[in-house]
Order: sequence, then structure tokens, then C-alpha cells
Amino acid sequence: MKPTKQTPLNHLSLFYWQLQKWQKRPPNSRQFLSNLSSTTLTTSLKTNNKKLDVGSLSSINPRTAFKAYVETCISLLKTYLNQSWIKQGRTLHGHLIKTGISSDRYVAIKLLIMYLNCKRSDEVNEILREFGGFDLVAWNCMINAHIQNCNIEEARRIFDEMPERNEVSYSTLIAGFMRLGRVDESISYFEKNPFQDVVSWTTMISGFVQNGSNLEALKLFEKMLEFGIIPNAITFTCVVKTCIGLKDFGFGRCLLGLIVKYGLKSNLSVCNSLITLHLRMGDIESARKVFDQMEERDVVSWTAILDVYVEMGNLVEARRIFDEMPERNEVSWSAMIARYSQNGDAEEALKLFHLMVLDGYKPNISCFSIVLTALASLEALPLGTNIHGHLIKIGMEEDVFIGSSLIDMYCKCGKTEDGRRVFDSLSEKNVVCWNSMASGYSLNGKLEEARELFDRIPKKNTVSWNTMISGYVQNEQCDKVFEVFDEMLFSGGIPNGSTFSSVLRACASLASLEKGKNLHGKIIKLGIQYEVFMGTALTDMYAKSGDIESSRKVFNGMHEKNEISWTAMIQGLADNGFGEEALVLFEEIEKTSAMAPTVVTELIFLAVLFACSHCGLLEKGFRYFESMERVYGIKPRGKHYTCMVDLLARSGRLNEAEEFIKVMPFQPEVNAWAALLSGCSIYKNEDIAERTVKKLWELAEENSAGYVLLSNIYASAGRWTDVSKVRKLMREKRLKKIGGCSWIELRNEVHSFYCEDGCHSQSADIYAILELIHGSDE
DNA sequence: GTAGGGTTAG
Repeated sequence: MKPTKQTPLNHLSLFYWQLQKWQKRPPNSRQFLSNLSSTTLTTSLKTNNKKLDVGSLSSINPRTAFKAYVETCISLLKTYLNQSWIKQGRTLHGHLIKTGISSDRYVAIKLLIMYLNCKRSDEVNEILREFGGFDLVAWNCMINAHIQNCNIEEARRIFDEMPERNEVSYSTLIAGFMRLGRVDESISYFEKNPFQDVVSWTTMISGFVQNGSNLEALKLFEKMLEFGIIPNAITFTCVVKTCIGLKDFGFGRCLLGLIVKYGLKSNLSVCNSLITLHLRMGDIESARKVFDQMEERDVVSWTAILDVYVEMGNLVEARRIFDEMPERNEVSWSAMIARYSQNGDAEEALKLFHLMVLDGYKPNISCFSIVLTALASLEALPLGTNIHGHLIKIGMEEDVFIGSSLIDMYCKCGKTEDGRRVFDSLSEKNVVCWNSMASGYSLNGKLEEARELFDRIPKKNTVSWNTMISGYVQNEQCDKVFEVFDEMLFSGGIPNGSTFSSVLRACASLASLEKGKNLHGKIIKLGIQYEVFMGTALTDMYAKSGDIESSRKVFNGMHEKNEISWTAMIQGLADNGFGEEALVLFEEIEKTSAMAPTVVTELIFLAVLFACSHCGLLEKGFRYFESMERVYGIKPRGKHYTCMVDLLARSGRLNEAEEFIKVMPFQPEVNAWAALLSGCSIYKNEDIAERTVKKLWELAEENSAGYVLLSNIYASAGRWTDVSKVRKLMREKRLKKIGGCSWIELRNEVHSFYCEDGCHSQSADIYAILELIHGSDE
């Protein structure tokens, strides 16, 4: 990657020029300062733990200045290392040799690490040859370098062969094993460690957090306090993270006390972690207060505060802060890109990604997975394939995060086989890879493949189960939903909100009140009945099952409602014939204008227009329709127009309805014509009916689903000869009608029957008995 | 030894 003008290389060119003179005579502070750009100076002073103020500027002596220069070179090497700019690193190495600085031991170690990480064994050996004997510090650095390079066995070899070890040697090796998830080996070295200092305890705690064992981490922290080891700032950052992971906010508050007790309230790292802790505890105010009161802030603080604004629902402000941040790195870029993607603005996410690359930042694994997710949501296959190629080139395609995102991307683009190819190519898969693949199959309607893969998942988690359950829900195989759900409970899987919302959806589509009530009980037992998702799903389930009273009760009891909850209630009321009440509810939203802009969406308008058309409220309907764009800035979509056609057709205004379709700004939905035809059959208007049928035939030609619809329309209009005509045509074209389904609920179990034979496990017996009944009839 | 960003279901 070619660095742009912002990269440190240009600051360095000033050095190269100055360096020749310094070779002969060390520079004095004035010369040093006058040849440094402020950025480089800040970096170098920072590494010397000095603050940049007037006092420190004037007190700088040549030796400090030169030391600062060496430090600067080291920090540059670090930058090159992080960005994998081996070319720049080598250029710098050349200059360091010329100026004799490469013989500085620390510089040499940094060079060594850089080459090790870039897997340049020639250069590594050359430097090692030059430095026949390394001391303890150097060996420790080597261990660290091998660990960074994921070569733990080499690190262990050095550790075992070292003439002496100190506390750093132990902590480094322990951290290395933790990084690779080899917790047992970490524990073993920790127990063998004769220097159990804060650092090694902290390493262990942090290791447990990395490996998802938050509880273990917390236990260790308590043990550490019992042993009388004084935690430091880094310990607290780890423990705070544990607390966030466990969502144990009672302990969070205890931690705040401990932090004050140990005098770390103003520590930079601690404050950085506290911003997120407060945010996760739902206390946006305190999160901001911590940030505002910080004496110094770094790039982590700025990145953390972005989320505070996102949490406030203010993405625009978050972006403004991002644009004006004093310092950015690849994490801050990734954070901003992720927020856009998660807010459904994948285009903006990708634009930002482009800017990031243009700015010379190297996207890391997280960043690529965010970007792949954004591409998946846009179904941007060519771009996705392009990135995949790039990932192979830089050797990142084996990572589980990347792999999962790639599988997801291909499957969301309908390329299940390509997804599978990625899946098969992963030598190490975690449960997410499996889940992505299973979900990819079910997304593309390949439920048998999904099930087969699902059964092979070594360690299923809640998401695995949810994937399978929601797959069956989406493909309307409700009996399978309950089957898998029972299996989940039986094998000890813990359902969460999204499990219930899927199963409730199955209840809703079966209108199975009994099962729904049963689930409601389980949900209350788990204490998640007040969560928005749950409340909404319950409201919907009761409404769809015809128990509008319970639906209302759940809805009114919800502590927090979102636009989907309101939509579910309004839709539910409208569906159950309480159109007037649905509209009253909508007007309630409109009156509380503070809520309106976030709650009123195109979906809610659909429910409202539906209510109008079912109550025959023609004028009201048109008023709402017209207010969509004028008041709320929502462009009506095809479905909204269809509702309006329905409204006109049901009111017998067939000519107006036909005219309405004609002047629509875009191609009407098939359903719009269907609504018109249904109006024609109510009001017996053969004239318009004929024209509409002609249109419907044209559309059916384009889209096989049109035939099904057409046959249904004819059926509901009682035009049976036309129905058989369509069916015959479908048979000729080998189009299969999506089977109708009926079901009964027996002893809390739903038995479904589809048009095709043999779907029920006992269908042979059932048919035999039917035969018997028929026989006895005659 | 650290804090900020990350994959799958809804």
C-alpha cells in the first residue's frame, strides 16, 4: 500500500536530511526542534512519557533529543509493522544502518520483530548473526515476536532454552497460550510461575476474557484480591470488560467503588473502559460525563464516545465527531463503518470503507468482516467476489470471522455452492461458520441440506437452533418448528428472545392459541416478557390467533415500544375488524409528535391504509395516503398503492381505481390488479374485469407466481372454468403450485397435512383409515 | 498484561 501524505514517512524525510549533520555533531535542542514537525515531536515525546508543553520544549537537551529520535524510529517501525509496510520498514532499516542506529539493541529488536512478523527469515537470521548474544530482555522480545507470529512452539522452545527467566518471560508465554485458546497450558505456566505479580494475574484474567470465560476471569480477580495483590489500571480494564460480558451491572457498580478506592478514577485506560461500561449499563449520561471529565483523551476514548452518540440514536452527530476526531486508526474507521452497516446504511458504510483505503489505512479482519456483511446485505456479488480474491491474496481467507462473513455473503447472493466451497475450505471452523452455512441453505430454501448440516454441528449454540427454527418458520413448515424447538429444550439448549419470537410466529401463522399461551408462560418464567421483541411477538401472536383482548393487554403492558410493536398492534386491530380502534391508536402516535417521526414508518402506513380499506373509510384513507410523503417524507411503495386500489375497489369506485393504477408512478403490483378484479366481481363490472384479466394474464406470463395468484383470484370470483384453464396451463408449463396446508392440534401437537401425499409421518395409516371410513359409508 | 471496532439467528 502506498502511503499518502499523512503517513509518517514524510516527517521522516526531514530527518534524513538532518541526519547527515547529526552524524558529525549531535544536534542541540533548538536545531532538533526546528527540524521536527509537531506530529513527529508529539509521538517521540509521548514515548518518552513527556507532555508537550512550553516547559518541556525549552528543557530538551541534545541527548534527550537524540533519544527521542531513536524512539521515533522505533515507533515508526511499530507503525510499519501494524500496517505491514515492509517496504518502508526496509528503507528505514537502511537509513538506520547508515547512521549506526541499527546497532542500538532496542532498535535491533524492533527490526527483528518486524521481519519476524513479515516472515522474512533471511533478514531475521542476519540480525541474529550480528547480535551473537542477546540478554534476557532481548530473548523476551523474541518470545513475544514469535507469539505475535502465532508460532507458539518456537516461543516455548526459546523459553525452555533460556539461561534465565523473569516475570516478563512468564507473562509473555502465558499470554501467548491464551491468545491461541490454549487455556490449560496458560494455567500450567501460571502455576509454575515463581513471579506471580500483578502482570501475570492480569494476563490470566485478560486471557479468560479473550476466551469467553468471563466467570473464570471474575473468580480469578476475586482470588487475586484475596491474595493481597493490588490491581492496577490494566487489571481494571480487563475486569470491566468481564463485567460487560456478563451483564453483571451490580458488580459493575462495585467496580466503580474499587476503582475510586485504588485511586484510578482518572486513569486514561480505566476511563476508556468506563465509558463503555456506563453505556452498556444504559447510563448514557454517565458515559458522557466520564468522557467530558477526562484530563486526556486518546483515539480509544474518541472511538468509545462514537457509540454513545449512536446509542442516543444520533448517527449524524457520531459521524461529525468521527470526522473531527484528533486521531484515527483502523479501529475507529471500522467502528464508524460498522455503525452505518448496522443502521441499514450499507452504501454509506462502503463509501467510508473506500475513503479509509484511500487514506492509506489497512483494513484488518474485523473491518473486512463488517464490509462483507454490508456487501451481503446489498447482495453485491461482484464486489464481494473481488474482496474475496483480495483476502486470498493477503492470506486472510482462513480466518473464522472472514470465513463466516464470506459464507454469508455468497449465500445472501444466492450462491449457496460458493458458500459451501468457502465452508469446506476452512480448516478450522467454529460454531459461527456452521451456523452461517446452515442459515445460507435455509435462506435459499434448501431446508434438507440445512438440516443435514445442522445435525453435524459439533457444539450447537442458541443461534444454531434459532437458525434452524427460523428456517422452518420462513418456509412455513410450522410442525417442524415445534419439533426442533422441543428437541432444543430436550437437549438442554437455552432459548432466547429470538427463539421465542420465531416460535411465536409459527403459532401466529397456525393461529394456535394454546401453544402460544404455553410459550407466553415460558417467556414469563425467563423474565423476558417485557423486552420489546417479546412483547411485539406476543402482541402479534395473540392478534393473529384472534385473541385481541390478550393482544391488547400485552401491548399495553409493554414498558418500551418500537415502531414494529405499534405496527403489530394496529395491524392486529385492523385484521380483527377493529379498524376504527386501529386508527385511534395511530392518531395517538400522531398527537404525541415527539414520538411520531421515529415510529411512523412505511410499514405502519400499510397497516393504517389496510384498516381504512377494511372499514370503507375512503376519505380518511386518502388523507393518510396523501400525508405520507407530505408530513412524514415517506414515499408510498407498491403495497401502499395496492391498498388504495383495494380501498377504491371495495367502495365500488371501480373507474377511479382503474385510473389510479394507470397514473401510478411505477409498475403496479400484481395484487393491485387483483384487488381491482375482486372489486369488479363484487360490483359485477364485466367491462373493467375483462381489461383487468387481460393485464393479469400478461403479468402471469412474466412471473410464475402470477398464475397461482390468477387461479386464486378466479376461484374467489367463482369463475371456476377460468380456474381450471389456469391450472391446466400451469401443468403444461410444469409450474408447481405451492401446496395448500391444513392442520389439527391434538394433545398439544400440531399435525399438518399438505396437498402432496406422504408428508405426515403416519400418512399411510391415516389414508388406510380414511379408506376404511369411505368403505363403511358405501 | 489494556480499553474502542468484528462473523451467524431475530
